Amino acid sequence: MANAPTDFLGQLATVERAALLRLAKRRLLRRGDFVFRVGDKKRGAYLLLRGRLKFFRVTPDGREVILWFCFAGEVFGISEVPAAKGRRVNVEACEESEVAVVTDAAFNRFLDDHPSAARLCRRTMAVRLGTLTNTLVNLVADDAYARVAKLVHHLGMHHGTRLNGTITLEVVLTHQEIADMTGVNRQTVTRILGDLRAKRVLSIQRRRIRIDDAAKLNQLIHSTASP
Amino acid sequence: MANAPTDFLGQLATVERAALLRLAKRRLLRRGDFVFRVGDKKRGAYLLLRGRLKFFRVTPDGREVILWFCFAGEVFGISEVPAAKGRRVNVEACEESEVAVVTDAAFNRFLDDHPSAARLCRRTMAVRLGTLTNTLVNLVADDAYARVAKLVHHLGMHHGTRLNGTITLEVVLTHQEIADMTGVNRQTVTRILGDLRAKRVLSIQRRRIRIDDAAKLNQLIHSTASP
DNA sequence: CGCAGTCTGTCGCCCAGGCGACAATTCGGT
DNA sequence: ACCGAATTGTCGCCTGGGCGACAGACTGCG
Repeated sequence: MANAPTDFLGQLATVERAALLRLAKRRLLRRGDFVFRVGDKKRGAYLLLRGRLKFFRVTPDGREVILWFCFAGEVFGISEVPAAKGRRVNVEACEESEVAVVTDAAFNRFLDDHPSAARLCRRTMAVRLGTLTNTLVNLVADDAYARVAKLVHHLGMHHGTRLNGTITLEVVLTHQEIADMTGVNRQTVTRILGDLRAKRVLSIQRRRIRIDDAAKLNQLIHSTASP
Repeated sequence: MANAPTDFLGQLATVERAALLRLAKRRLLRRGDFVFRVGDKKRGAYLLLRGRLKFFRVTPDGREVILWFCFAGEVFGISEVPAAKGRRVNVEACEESEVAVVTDAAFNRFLDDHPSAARLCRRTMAVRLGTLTNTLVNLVADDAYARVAKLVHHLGMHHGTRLNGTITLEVVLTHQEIADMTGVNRQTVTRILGDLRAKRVLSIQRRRIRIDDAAKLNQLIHSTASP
């Protein structure tokens, strides 16, 4: 699958990919394992070889804020800037996953030596910046309904499997997680999802969301919405 | 002033800075002029030599969402990924400013040839990513009061001038702009600022905010807040 | 130095949606 | 296959803060 422009490993030339992975140490994770947590001092750049990771923070009052999901091929961990304070997000495996770890020094040296990889890395960061900006704008501009609808739509477009007219999201999400991604509370998510289901826009089976009427979903979004 | 790690030009080695600027075309802007607008097809990387820029989007219902302010020395415009759709934010000069423009090709080539500059560029993007992440988390975790207080605090810490115990923000902000940065509405900003003033935490003169009691401000923030 | 246009302060109404409380389901681990 | 734990569905109450409407204060341009 031609995974979006965030698929760093996938876009890398074969030789370069091999060279980079040669510098890395592998690590296996089971669902629920953490790659690292807020405050961890351990540095290094990571590549997700397989599986799915959840990036989030926890607010002082215990609320989780999910920042994004990481899919196979993506780089992460390079944005942890002022090493002094340690990692600034939690990264947890949503399912059986495998990551490759490279030291910061090695990763930087690799990019120094492979300018095209460095460009790719910048592009990846740029994409993430753009996504984050969108999320932020939506957060202040849209109401709860539109935020949830947009999230589903977005996940469908970027991480969905198409099957004659319908799109099934690859990620398995609880209402609580949707709430944590949209800043809406859990009960409200349940209500909105219920409504969307009543409108025959989507259906849910075993915690998997399937978009049945992408057109109507899209239209719902663009009635009172932003790009 | 040792401006934060976002000061790309400032951190660059003297020779490199000169080399980069040699590739650039200058452009002067008066308050209110746009560097580019959403949808503009014109590409290129920009360096802010002097002045202050405001980055924002406008939602379909006309609400402005301010994403950040750009200070002298910063790079921008490199994050506009899928050139197809053109620029994704508006950039307007808050005051008399000067920018240097480099074509994408030239900028990328420059970074290819100067790995240390490329590292710096990544760091800059990482910082921005971190800032954006914080904003986002605050947006979902904090109430209006905390959001406004944090914004003032943040601007004070990063772009404030210290003068025996007080900190004056360098940026001149209207209540509407604070509203646009925090996702709170204008009247509420006025109310909160009024309260902060009544509490003797800050004072405002000619639209310039001065923090008189940073300690108390900080304490207000951390009573019901997030990092 | 005056005036038009912006910005600030203040009220009051009103509703989206947060929150607590359960009951009913559904998972997933052993 | 079973059982405890986690998730989903549903109510109703209650409040933070959005929004409209002005009046008064700046402010900066002509």
